[in-house]
Amino acid sequence: MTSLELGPPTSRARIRRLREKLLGWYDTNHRDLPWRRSRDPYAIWISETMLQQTRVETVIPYYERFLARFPDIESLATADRDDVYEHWAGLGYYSRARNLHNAAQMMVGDFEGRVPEQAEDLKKLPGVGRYTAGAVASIAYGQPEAVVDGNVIRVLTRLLDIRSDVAQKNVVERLWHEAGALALGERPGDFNQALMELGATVCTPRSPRCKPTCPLVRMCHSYAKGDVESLPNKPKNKKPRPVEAVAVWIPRRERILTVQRPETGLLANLWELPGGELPPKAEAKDHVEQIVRERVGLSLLSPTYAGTVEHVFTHLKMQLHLFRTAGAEGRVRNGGHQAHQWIAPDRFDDLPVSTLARKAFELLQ
DNA sequence: GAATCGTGGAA
DNA sequence: TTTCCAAGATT
Repeated sequence: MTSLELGPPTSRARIRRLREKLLGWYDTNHRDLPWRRSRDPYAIWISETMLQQTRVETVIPYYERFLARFPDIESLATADRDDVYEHWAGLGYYSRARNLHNAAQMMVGDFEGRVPEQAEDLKKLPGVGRYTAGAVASIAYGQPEAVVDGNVIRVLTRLLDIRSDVAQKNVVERLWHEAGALALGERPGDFNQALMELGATVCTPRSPRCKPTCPLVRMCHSYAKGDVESLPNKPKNKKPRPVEAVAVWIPRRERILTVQRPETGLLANLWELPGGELPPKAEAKDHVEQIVRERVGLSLLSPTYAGTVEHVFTHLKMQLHLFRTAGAEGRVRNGGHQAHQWIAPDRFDDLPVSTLARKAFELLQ
């Protein structure tokens, strides 16, 4: 890779000018977000974790509920796992909930019950990577640490006209280096947030508001070239792989059977109606009885097809075929799930369940 | 480096 | 309908 492809170097004068413009813009234009009203490192850590790959508008209600229920490290560390998951259900990427819970316990055990101040220590916590460590260290503790997220990648590749594929490791390293140089100085937390805020509200993926809104438009190399929107240069996403599965409604004495998914993998630790994946090209009604027998050890009584719900995950496009039954014979046996529970249908909502499981329940109810 | 891991909003 | 994608971390 040549330096030409990497775009122009960043001079000290240019850095100073950029910092002043961006911080000035941020002071009068930043959004009033719940976590910006707090200086509590714990609250900032929770918000940064929730914001991973998740939109601000989606996070806000979850953040409010979570902080109300678990206001500090101690309350989170001592909470039941299902209680934590109930407050995460629907937000996605559930390993974040498990990691938060474990990290809170690690803070109690290894960090005197506090959120660590150093990025190096923060990264020892499960679920805290390079970005989150830099964000918490700079925003909560004023440390001169950089952040590079999707917003920063977009802003910096455009500003510096970096046209190389941002999936390449050395390109990302260059961006961390640039962001690191920029974060040095006063108010590193505000500056990092300003960079992200610009990406979120002005330097957007499509139809960026360069003129007259962007405070950096006169320093922006891709704008000067007249090609802002094609940056950043990133590889196309793969299409989700089609998958089919079955799930069944099994009543017994005014209750239905629910099972808890395994500790790891897709939708880990969440509850759902029993069922399982279909072999490729298989017909759901030909396999539903066998799948349920293997998974929970029950023989279904007159299963009837009730409908199909579709749900798209990042890498899966799932069709879930649903069946009602008159009940089932046998004793529940563990066939992969962690636990099972016969619950009243009107209490299904109290369990930590995924959006897919909710769709299935809604259709069958 | 590539896959895995959710969800819902926008164009 | 399709596509992209949003304050990433982990394996």
